[in-house]
Amino acid sequence: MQAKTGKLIKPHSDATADLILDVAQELLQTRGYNGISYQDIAEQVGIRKASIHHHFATKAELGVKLLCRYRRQWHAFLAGVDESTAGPWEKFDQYLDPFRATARTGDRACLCGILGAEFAALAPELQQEVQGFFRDNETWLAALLSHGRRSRQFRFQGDAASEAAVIFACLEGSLIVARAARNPLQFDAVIVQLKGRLGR
Amino acid sequence: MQAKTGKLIKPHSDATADLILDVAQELLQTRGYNGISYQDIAEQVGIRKASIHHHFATKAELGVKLLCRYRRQWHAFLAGVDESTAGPWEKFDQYLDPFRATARTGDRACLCGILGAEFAALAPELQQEVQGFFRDNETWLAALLSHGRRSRQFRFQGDAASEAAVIFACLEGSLIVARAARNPLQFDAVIVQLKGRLGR
DNA sequence: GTCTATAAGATGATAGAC
DNA sequence: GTCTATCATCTTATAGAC
Repeated sequence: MQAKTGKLIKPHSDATADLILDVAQELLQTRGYNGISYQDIAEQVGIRKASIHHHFATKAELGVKLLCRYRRQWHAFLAGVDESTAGPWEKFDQYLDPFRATARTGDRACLCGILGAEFAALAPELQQEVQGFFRDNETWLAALLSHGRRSRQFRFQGDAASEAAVIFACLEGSLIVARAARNPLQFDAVIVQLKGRLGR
Repeated sequence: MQAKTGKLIKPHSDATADLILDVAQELLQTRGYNGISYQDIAEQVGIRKASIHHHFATKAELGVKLLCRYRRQWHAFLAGVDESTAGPWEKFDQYLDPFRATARTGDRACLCGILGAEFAALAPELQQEVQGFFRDNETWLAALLSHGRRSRQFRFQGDAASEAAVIFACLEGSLIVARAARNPLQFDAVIVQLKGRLGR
């Protein structure tokens, strides 16, 4: 669709659509899916409601497209961490960076953490994406933990999947709780504690 | 108000208002604050929208009253745990019971965990109550952890407040993640892991 | 205390001009 | 691709009869 520009390889790059998704994501991470409207997005983008509908016919479609982009970016990020030659501890730190960045904003939590809270109110397609994001993270974390323990750098009891679930749930929960407490430092304290648990 | 019945000591006990709060709480725990309406509540209670407004003039007032009741019940619950002669491990288990019960429903998360996710979209009075609930829990948990470590039954690094923050964030996050995964057993696995961390 | 009726505004969505 | 105008519906909330 709309392959007029010279970039033949990446035909799907509508600047306006991307901007809409940027704004929608920021609003969603602060107020939740049912807390934002096309009107809210339109105002921040600087166009009219109808123009948003031109790019994303329905709110559910906008949500799905947003989550697809989010997961695509996340996969690229995780792949980057995997490619690095760093050890388990450095990789864990790299993984935590986006969470730390979100905590520092003071007004956002994880996109999927918030959508997870509104889970039953979401369209099935959106629910699937949220599920997928959770699964992706727990799987990746479990692999990292597994490797780290084999190389005797991480220490923890039980299976890697359970430990991954604890760490991921803790990250999602911390972002929500620390934001409500208006205390980003609480998130850092949780990280310190989580690391101590893995053997420092 | 309305002290017609013989119960002179507890004048504030409107059965309909309580039922409304019951229904509102259940809906809120599944769909979130912005995911439910007076209409939704009215249908489940079996009365009309206007009748809900008679008991709770505005939605924010309903939310605040609901959270006040929730925190009151929670305080009573925590006081009950404190009064028991059980040891730290048993008390921790008692504390976990409501979380386990919520996880088993399969479609609810913690009321305040969900409201925390929608934080910026809430009225300031509601935000305060959510903050208060988080603080109450972390304070209580920190005290339990502190006592448990002094009596050499719990083992953990760092200060009790940080460990309490980790455990509480983990519980809130787990309820959200496990529900999305449609796997209540995942919550139990997290509990096992959390306990292992404290020394089994 | 509950009801019907209704207001006033927001919301997701569409039609059609430019 | 963006706009104005409009629609149907939902939402919170109020007025007033029973």
